[in-house]
Amino acid sequence: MKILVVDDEKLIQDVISEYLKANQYDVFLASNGEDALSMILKQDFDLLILDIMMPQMDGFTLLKEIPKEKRIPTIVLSARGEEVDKLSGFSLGIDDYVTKPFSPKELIARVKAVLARCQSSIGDIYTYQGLEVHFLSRSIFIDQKEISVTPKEFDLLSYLIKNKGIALSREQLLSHVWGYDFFGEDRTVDTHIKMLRNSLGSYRKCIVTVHGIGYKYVEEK
Amino acid sequence: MKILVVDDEKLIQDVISEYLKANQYDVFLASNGEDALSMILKQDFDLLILDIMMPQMDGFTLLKEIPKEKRIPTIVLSARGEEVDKLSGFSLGIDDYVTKPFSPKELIARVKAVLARCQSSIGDIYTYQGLEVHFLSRSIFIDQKEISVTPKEFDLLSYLIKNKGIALSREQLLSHVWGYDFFGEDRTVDTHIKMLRNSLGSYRKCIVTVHGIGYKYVEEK
DNA sequence: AATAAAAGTGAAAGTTTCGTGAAATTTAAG
DNA sequence: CTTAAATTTCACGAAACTTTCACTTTTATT
Repeated sequence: MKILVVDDEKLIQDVISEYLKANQYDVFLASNGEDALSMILKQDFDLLILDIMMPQMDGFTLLKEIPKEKRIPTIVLSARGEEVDKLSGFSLGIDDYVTKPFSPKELIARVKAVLARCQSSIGDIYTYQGLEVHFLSRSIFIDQKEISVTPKEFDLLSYLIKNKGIALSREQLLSHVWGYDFFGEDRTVDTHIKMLRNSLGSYRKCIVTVHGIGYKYVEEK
Repeated sequence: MKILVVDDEKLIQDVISEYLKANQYDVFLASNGEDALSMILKQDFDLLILDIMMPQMDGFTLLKEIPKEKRIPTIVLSARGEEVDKLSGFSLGIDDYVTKPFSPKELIARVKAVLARCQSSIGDIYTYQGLEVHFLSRSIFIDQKEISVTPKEFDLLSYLIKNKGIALSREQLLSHVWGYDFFGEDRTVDTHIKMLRNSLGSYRKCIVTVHGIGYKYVEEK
């Protein structure tokens, strides 16, 4: 997940960048609209975090300059009181607003929400080589053959895939897959990972344990 | 495809309308619940996009006023923070939520998804091998022989088929087949599934239980 | 290499969910 | 009003799933 952060204040850049990196995102920085635009034209980002108020080229202008095929999910930062015209936001494809001052935790939450929303609406089927996960029908295929998994296995795999490449702690997995109100053991996750791996056959390698942290899903067989 | 957009803010109407038209949809506008209701009673729409917060008649009230036979797929717009009770939404037959501010791209994606889901088999006969379901005449044939089913069994099968491949929760089934105003047990669904399966003979296998979720229809005998 | 911490695993125990027959209730029809 | 049909609730056994536990293996550290 590559995120481009555009802000003219070095301090804010640093804070955001640090938190995003701690959450396993790839962070890129730009301190003005021109730089950001040229970066966007050169490579593909998954998310844009953009300060509206900047010298020279402001956020709105930047958004308008981005060509259609390069448009990406965007979270806008604005100072409290700055009456951001929500409507002009709409038509520019803004996905969320965060008002300064904000807590990094909140920002991370928004980032995750926006990314989840944008990914999920793209397709209800995940495919990697011979592995297919159909989220709507809640079914999994390996080499065109449906395999049967338990509900927890399915939810666990779904969550891992939707956060592919990101190391997820047992706590994270428990709170997202089991629910915040689950009060069982950490190690329950391990057991389900075990069962999931068995179900996945040769694709068990896609579920990698991150020692001392938890697990992550990667696309490598 | 005729879509009715109900929102009291002229600007939002315009934005949505513009994007929908660009995607080849026929757009109709209403700025309050009363107008919307009378339009719905006069003509058939394929989709309703509805703002919950409106002066006079709010979205929920409008939904309740729409007679059963005129009910249509609905996407609800709500402002962030407006704690829409997702559950009460489900029982009103709402198909999707979009939170303001939203990107038009996202809205279009949702619109397509909901319409695809709902009109997947709008034709009035569904056929799979020796199974025929005639939606208009409300009759079912298995190997050219008509079988008799109760009204609920028919509605249940119809809804399952129209959402084939999608795992449907008991709540979803209750709100769409029974109506949002049904306040009975979850498990009622199970009993009707049981009876439907018995009626379907060898095609009982098409109705698959999704453990922990509900049921889905699949084309496999 | 020794040690401690973390992760893998098989199996038992516990819990939830589901299928089903039968009874109770509601609805529709005569 | 009576009767049949349809719908809903209920309860219990069966099946499926989840969690814990104890033990083994692996990994990281000194």
